[in-house]
Amino acid sequence: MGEPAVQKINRTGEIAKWIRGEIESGALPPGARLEERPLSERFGVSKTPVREALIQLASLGLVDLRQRRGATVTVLSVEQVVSMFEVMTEMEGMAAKLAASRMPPDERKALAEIHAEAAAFVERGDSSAYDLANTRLHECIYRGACNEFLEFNIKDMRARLRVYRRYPFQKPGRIEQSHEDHAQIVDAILRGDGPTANRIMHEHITTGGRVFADLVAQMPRIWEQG
Amino acid sequence: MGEPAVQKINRTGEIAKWIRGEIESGALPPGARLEERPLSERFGVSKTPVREALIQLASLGLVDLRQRRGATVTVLSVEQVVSMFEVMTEMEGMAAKLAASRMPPDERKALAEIHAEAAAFVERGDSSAYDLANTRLHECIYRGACNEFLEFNIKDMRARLRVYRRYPFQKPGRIEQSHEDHAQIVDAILRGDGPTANRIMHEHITTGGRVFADLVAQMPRIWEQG
DNA sequence: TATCTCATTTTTGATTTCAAAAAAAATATG
DNA sequence: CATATTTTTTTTGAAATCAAAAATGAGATA
Repeated sequence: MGEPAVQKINRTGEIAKWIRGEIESGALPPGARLEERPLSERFGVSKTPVREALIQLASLGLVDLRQRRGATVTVLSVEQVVSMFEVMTEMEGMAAKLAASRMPPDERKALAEIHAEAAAFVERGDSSAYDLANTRLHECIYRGACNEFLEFNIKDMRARLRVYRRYPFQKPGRIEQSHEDHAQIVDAILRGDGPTANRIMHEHITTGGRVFADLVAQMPRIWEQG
Repeated sequence: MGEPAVQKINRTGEIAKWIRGEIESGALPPGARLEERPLSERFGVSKTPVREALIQLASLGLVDLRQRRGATVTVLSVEQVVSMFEVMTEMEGMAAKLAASRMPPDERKALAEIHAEAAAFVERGDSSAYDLANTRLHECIYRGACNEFLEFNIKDMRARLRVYRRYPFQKPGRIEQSHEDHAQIVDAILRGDGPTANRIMHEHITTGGRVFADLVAQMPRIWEQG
């Protein structure tokens, strides 16, 4: 556990994945410095693969790499978070719309099952279990859209925004609201009603965004702690 | 001219930009091998910054980097091109919709001017001049959407798809059709009619996509040449 | 002649080394 | 005592070097 599971082959890739995981989980918060030597010692490799991993993450926007200034975990401005969120909302709507017409029968069945399972978590008020089911349901829809590029990009955006929406189901009544939205979305998709699926999904994500806007407002405070 | 203009500072970044330009212009066609030593000799640097540049481009999806197999310019499958195009269409529509409500007055004026200028190129049948004006018009709309993330991503997708749509205005009547679409889009944006701007833009890009689908069908033939 | 095996060459992936820029610390100055 | 300046240390960026994997080519065998 202490030693990271870095394969002896493909060092840069494994290191990049590891650092990425720490950024997305919040273990490395926005603004955190990423020095080459400490990281290389931690992974038991030379600086080069670490540098290469940082370059990789920098071009994905997860890391900020300034000339001769070293690397830090990217700090998104409120404007950037809002603009990413806005695009994500549109893409989620698009995925729902496409899924309504393209999703194959077995995946439709799986979608209904995931939604049914989630009902139990709503009942119990188990927010972390619901969070997982929520992710599974949304990812099922991305996949159902039958567009690899769309699927990849939504997942990427979600991962990048995750740090900024750590507790999406804390607010009272939020789980219930989310589950009701899902019911309508799943229904529309199963009926093959793309426009409705699109509209409800759009509203669903926007509503989530409002909860999330409260977090954004607190951003400076949250980060000052680390 | 023969010597690339690589700054002595920030070698990796400059090299990445250079290679990227060659990929997007088509000078380095999909599938072309990118060996470290030849590139480093060409740029007059060691292998290290070249490797780093290739890693950067690989994480952007422009270059395919396989373990111990070296780098090649990414070859997008027909499915990948189609899925990227589908997402781009949606994003262009989104940009037009947002621009209709957000574009500031001076930019609206500029938009109308670009469109007016393009009329002359349509008259002359100057497809390369029209191509440039077309790009300017579309980029004006992205900017008008006031969403940095959206703007960046559309431009990125456009750049990546460029190789696959080398001659978008060759087909007879295509310039005229495009210009007429623009007239409607510009009008809707200036009127602040988001839904119409969205719808016409969506159709506009989809129509372009049909021309482009012919190219896609020829893809294997085009590449076999290089 | 075609194909398989083995040796050679090439190319990648990574460590070590080195130079230069930035950050930190120590010293001087008002 | 605070601030400015110089010196030292640290850290990045790149080159040179090295090891190992893959590609290439030569020779043997059917």
